[in-house]
Amino acid sequence: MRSRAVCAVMSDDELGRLSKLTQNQTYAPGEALFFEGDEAGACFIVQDGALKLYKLLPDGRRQITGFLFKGDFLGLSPKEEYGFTAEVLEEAHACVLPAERMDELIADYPKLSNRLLNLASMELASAQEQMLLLGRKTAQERIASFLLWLSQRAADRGEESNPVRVPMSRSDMGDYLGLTVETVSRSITKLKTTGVITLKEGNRIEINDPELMTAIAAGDGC
Amino acid sequence: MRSRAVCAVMSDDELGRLSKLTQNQTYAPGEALFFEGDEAGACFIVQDGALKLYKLLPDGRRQITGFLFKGDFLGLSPKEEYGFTAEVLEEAHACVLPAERMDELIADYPKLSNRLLNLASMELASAQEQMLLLGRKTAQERIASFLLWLSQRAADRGEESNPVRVPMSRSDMGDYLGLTVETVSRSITKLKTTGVITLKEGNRIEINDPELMTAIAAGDGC
DNA sequence: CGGAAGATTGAAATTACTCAAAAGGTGTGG
DNA sequence: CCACACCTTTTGAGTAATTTCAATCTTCCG
Repeated sequence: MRSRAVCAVMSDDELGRLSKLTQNQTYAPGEALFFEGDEAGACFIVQDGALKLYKLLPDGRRQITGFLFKGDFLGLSPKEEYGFTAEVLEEAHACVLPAERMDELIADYPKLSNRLLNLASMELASAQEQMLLLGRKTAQERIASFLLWLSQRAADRGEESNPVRVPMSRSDMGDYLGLTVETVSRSITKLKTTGVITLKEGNRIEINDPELMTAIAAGDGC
Repeated sequence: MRSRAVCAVMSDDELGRLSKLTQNQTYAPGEALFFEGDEAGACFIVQDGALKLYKLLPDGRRQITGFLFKGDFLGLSPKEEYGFTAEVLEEAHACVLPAERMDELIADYPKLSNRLLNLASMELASAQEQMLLLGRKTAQERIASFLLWLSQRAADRGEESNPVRVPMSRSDMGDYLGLTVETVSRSITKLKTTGVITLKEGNRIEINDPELMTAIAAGDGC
């Protein structure tokens, strides 16, 4: 139950109290924790599994705004409604913090507020990084950036980072990177052909030359 | 000195104390408050004027991640270094909060931390909106979305919202919307030709049909 | 008024998209 | 265990939106 990411600042005592306020839930792949537009009634701490967050345009175009893993926090909303849908990618467990409880909790534990501010600040920085990717990088650069990010996040969670497991479909990657499925596939094929990466068993990808990969991701590649 | 956006939660007493911890600065157009990679030494509250925030790729490609106006807050960084450059668009006044003072302040006024969390949460939501724009909208839709946003922000500050003043260059708009200057210009010309907007004196743009404009922005336009 | 920067317009090139089909994987049921 | 259906991924060919390169026009200051 203890989350490195959110609860690192809390004492065991505080954690004990926290656990009384929350309930654990299990979510199956394809299931939604909540939908864009739903009343923002709770926050969540991801215990394990993987989620995708996305927004839709009226005609169905989709933008995935983030992938979440073990330890990640979600659900804070500046409005009364959630601004995105949270859907399960791989079976997930999450603890649910009803909004009213969040308020009590924050009132009682000022440190928690600081911690959440810190997390929000990190998310904001990566959102800006993603804007740079979406606004100014080529397809090739986007794919390279994404695979490196995935690898880094796996490392942060203490999981194998190279080869890195890629739990999302090409379609999800496309909707995250502002590309079509076909372009994602072609870009990956090109990286494979040039020997920068190798596709492995079990949806894993080996980054053969991390330095070159980093250079490609930054547009310094060729 | 009193900022609606950041300081709304503080009492006059607290504001008095705050003013002792800060200093006011004036910045000229083109000047930078700080550069990407600089040590993150201070936070800022924009008193008036306009700023742009941007990130660069090694080869000079630029992504503007935000425009800031009166009342906006900036400078929180999850790392030791700023993640972007903050440059002045129109002469600005800002009050500067050295990082050490920020820590004291947050320790003394827990409400401030909550307020900052709330602001960060709003920024995060608009960052996600921007990802949708950059990843999935056409040039036309991006321009329409941007002009509506600009108009809304002006309204929030109590300024004239229609016609709306556009204080940034076509080049800045392009780097914010992930487009080239030429595409920005052509898209605006098209909106002008179809009668949805009218270009006015003093870099102002009139939105003749806000409903249609909103439809265009959402991709429901035609 | 003159010069420089910014904005617009035109034509050609390119990247990524669309449409289409084949190949590869996975799970179910015979 | 194989056959089939379904879904994802890959590959191919043609198209379209946006970029690039180039030139002209406008605006803004000194």
